[in-house]
Amino acid sequence: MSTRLALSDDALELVARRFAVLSEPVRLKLIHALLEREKCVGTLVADVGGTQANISRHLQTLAQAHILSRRKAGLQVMYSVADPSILKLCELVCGSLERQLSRQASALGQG
Amino acid sequence: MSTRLALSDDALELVARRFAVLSEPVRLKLIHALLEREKCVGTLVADVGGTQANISRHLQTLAQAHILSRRKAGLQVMYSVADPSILKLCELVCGSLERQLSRQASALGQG
DNA sequence: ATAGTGTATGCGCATATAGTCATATATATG
DNA sequence: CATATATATGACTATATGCGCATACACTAT
Repeated sequence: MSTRLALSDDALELVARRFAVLSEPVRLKLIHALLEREKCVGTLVADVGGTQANISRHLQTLAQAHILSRRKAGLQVMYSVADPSILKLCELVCGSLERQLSRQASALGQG
Repeated sequence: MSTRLALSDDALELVARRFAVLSEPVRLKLIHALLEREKCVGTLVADVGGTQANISRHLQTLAQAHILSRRKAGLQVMYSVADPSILKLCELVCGSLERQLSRQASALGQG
């Protein structure tokens, strides 16, 4: 049998939803900041920028998608990357984009 | 130094944009249908469903993102998957989702 | 040129979502 | 208890985007 399973509509929705969660620059920044180490909301606001409310919302989105995990520590809430595949995902996309851009650059050079 | 490069805002926008392109079920269906072989628009409309106009728009989005390539053949326009990393990307997400769902399932079982 | 077929696109509607402001909740401290 | 700090959330606005309809465009054939 093929490596490609017959994707149900529900499965496609899940995959699409996951990509959607990763489709916001602020959320990518948060993930990037958290790849270094676990951090609290206040630290992330300082690292990433923007209002506390907005950062909090994005963190909630990422946690609901099980990309981040949440841990309360006194007054603070600590977030960390829960899904180890996220890094490879971003690396794949970055690699693909780099190839794409370098092709475009050389095409411009030869055009 | 870290394996993680200092991502510029522009780079983050590009990555986010790529994830956004992959965040629509219809576009994922199109990619899935095209992993089998190159197909024309009419065939894709038949395979994926929906109106011709909508399919055409989604194909344009995917082609502009250099995920699909476009080739005219007489009256028809043939589309095919241009970015080989797409398959790995989707497999990564699917694998991650499967782990997530099975964890949730067993958690329900033990709850 | 005219007709026919396959594909793309302008327009409008409905909806989703990011962002901000003000405020609510939760926990710690005096 | 009151107060202070850290985080989350309700309400709202602005923007983006998916979809369908009608139509335009590209190509072929008679």
